[in-house]
Amino acid sequence: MREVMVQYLQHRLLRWFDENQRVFPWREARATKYQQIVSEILLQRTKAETVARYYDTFFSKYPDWEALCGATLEELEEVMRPLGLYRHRARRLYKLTEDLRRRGGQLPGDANELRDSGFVGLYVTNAFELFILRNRKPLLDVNMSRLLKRYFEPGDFIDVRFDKEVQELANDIIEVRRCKELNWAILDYAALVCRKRNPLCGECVLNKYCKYYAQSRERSDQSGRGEHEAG
DNA sequence: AAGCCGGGGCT
DNA sequence: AGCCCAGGCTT
Repeated sequence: MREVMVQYLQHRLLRWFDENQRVFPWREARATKYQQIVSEILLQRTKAETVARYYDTFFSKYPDWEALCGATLEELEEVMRPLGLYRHRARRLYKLTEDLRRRGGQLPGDANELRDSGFVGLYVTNAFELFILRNRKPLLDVNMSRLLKRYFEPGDFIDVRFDKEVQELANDIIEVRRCKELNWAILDYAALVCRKRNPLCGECVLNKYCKYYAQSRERSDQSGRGEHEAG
């Protein structure tokens, strides 16, 4: 049954993605490796739509690695202030430029090298592998975590970083040819349909097998009226 | 495992 | 006025 659910989710979300995907500049073919990596740092704990609005402000000021390497820490803080988390992000980007200078302008060759340079965590490392090295890796964030948790095993939410179950699910689910697209599909679907608040379970293309949907149906049946809480 | 960072958009 | 957001680091 687990395998049926996995294949159903992969198939349904890829099909949904082809019709309903969100359009972002960092996803387009003309986005450089530099833009792809830096964008992941801009996206941390920040709405994708917010980053999309801010995108040109940042990349017109720092169009490539060379421009970024010329920036001071104070400059970076100032530029990223409207985005929030600006001190952390500025420090991270600054460490990134230091790391680049050390290796003579070359990007890390593998994920271990990236982690060792000490300015990113698991999420950005996976993004680096997925987009730059073209390995099959999950963009496992709160959104993917919520979607997988609801679909496969609704229950208490644990921090993604300590939830081995969700990590294994995420690694299983992205084993498809269109791995990058499926990752984006999950993020988009979690943002638009499988939302944290008020998920649109009624029109969800996964609700045939979704455990969370089944549970909420039972609850609303027992309550007598058609009301159902989201949560 | 919990606290903290953070401005801005959405409800 | 409160909640939330493509995480990661410190305690």
